[in-house]
Amino acid sequence: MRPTAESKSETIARVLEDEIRSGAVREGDTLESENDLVVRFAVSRSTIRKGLQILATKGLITTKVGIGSFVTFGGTVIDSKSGWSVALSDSEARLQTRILRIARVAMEITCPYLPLGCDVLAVDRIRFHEATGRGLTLERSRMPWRADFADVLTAGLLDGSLSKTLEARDIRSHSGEEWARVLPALPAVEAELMGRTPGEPMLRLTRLTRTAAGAIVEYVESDLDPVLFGLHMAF
Amino acid sequence: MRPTAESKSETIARVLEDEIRSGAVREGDTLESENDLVVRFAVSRSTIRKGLQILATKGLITTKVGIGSFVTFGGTVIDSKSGWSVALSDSEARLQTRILRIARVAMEITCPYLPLGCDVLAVDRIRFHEATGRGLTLERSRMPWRADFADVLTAGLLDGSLSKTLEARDIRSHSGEEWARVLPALPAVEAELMGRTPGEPMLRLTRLTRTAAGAIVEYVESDLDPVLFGLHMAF
DNA sequence: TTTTCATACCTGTATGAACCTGTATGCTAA
DNA sequence: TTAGCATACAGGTTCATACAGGTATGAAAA
Repeated sequence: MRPTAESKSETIARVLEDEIRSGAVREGDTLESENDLVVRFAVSRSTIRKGLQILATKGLITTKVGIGSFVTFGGTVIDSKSGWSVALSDSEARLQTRILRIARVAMEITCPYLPLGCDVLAVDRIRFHEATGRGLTLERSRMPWRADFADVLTAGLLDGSLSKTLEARDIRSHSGEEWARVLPALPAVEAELMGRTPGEPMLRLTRLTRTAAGAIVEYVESDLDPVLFGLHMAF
Repeated sequence: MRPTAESKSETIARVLEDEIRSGAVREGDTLESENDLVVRFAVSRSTIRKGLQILATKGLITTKVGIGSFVTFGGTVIDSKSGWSVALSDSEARLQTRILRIARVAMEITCPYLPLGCDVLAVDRIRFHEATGRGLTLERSRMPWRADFADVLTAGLLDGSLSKTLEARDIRSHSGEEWARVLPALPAVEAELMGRTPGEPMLRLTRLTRTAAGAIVEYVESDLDPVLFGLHMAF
């Protein structure tokens, strides 16, 4: 499988693919011209063309003579940290985030790593459809309590981002695990929160991240709308 | 100096290994070219190559023709398991495999990579519960047709394994993608095949693997019993 | 206003040189 | 016999360069 050893053309293809999948370059957009890419990657044009060839083979772009290369991949990927990417199948859907609570609580979710009752920072968030107000994701993060979390309770997340908040405190995830399964029926409580009908199946994603020393950084349970969300991974 | 009875190639391997393990040369870095190493160690190229061979056998480097040798030590890359591992939550369950068909057909599954109607080898399999006979997974593999697939139609899979069958023909997966999503309702046809009730939600796993050149090796759609199967990944 | 055309920019293609690994062969010395 | 050396050639990767032909645009001409 893919070693870190890759040719320059493969590197270029991988970088561009990431940009396309992450939505930085959207479907229908024209890619930079080959000559621009030559400057950007500081390689020869033949190498750029080889990289584009790889993307074309994968069906991510099509190129037209005299015009340029177009992105022909429609999906969007949100949350493409390490591990799985959560892919939003409908790139039209505009999402907004609502924070349900940021609080210091006793751990109330059963999880094999953080014992019930232990002191945690809880961040519960919902992402919902801008137009309909329907909740599409429900995300519950639990982080072992630290003294420097105190001002998060009053000031909120840094730039609205949990990862930035952690990073500002020098908490860096080094490794982790992820599980995905089908939640057969959405419980009534969650359904109420999300504005959905109870009993629907959902895609449940669970993630545990650790520091290099092995200490737990974050435990997250996400319930995702099964119609709009899927998981994606390249290897 | 202690007489270690060490050949020149072993010395070279040891010195380079020290440099890698000490971090002087980091993962992903390219090693000096063989000709540079010839100058540095003042030995012939065959000796250098023997030394590199030792490192490659140890998994410390990988070499690519036309490019060079790369350090691949570091732990993160070694994970040769491609993609997700499918975890069976109930380890008690004994599974048996039934092959539904091995046939040369025109592509009939809609997939963004293999156009409808193209010539493929189709292998459909069901894994089912030994005791109850209930189908737990339904797996549909599609591989672009090759002339040397002909005897698969008569002789079946090598050792009952598709990967072995491909490997025997020198078809090796180099990279790929995987998707997972919730299939809201199991279609009646599949339910019939699997001996399940239609309309249940299932976990649908899709995987596409490619050769180093980007050609498609295999496209697989798997429907998994959502109660028994989950996905797991460590990163 | 419409047509034509020069121009700039784009992709497609081809070439040779330089450098890389893979492989084979014959020779020398311990 | 084996490790090592020297050499040669095949084939992949990258670079630098050149030229052919498609596309878009704005200026000039009809």
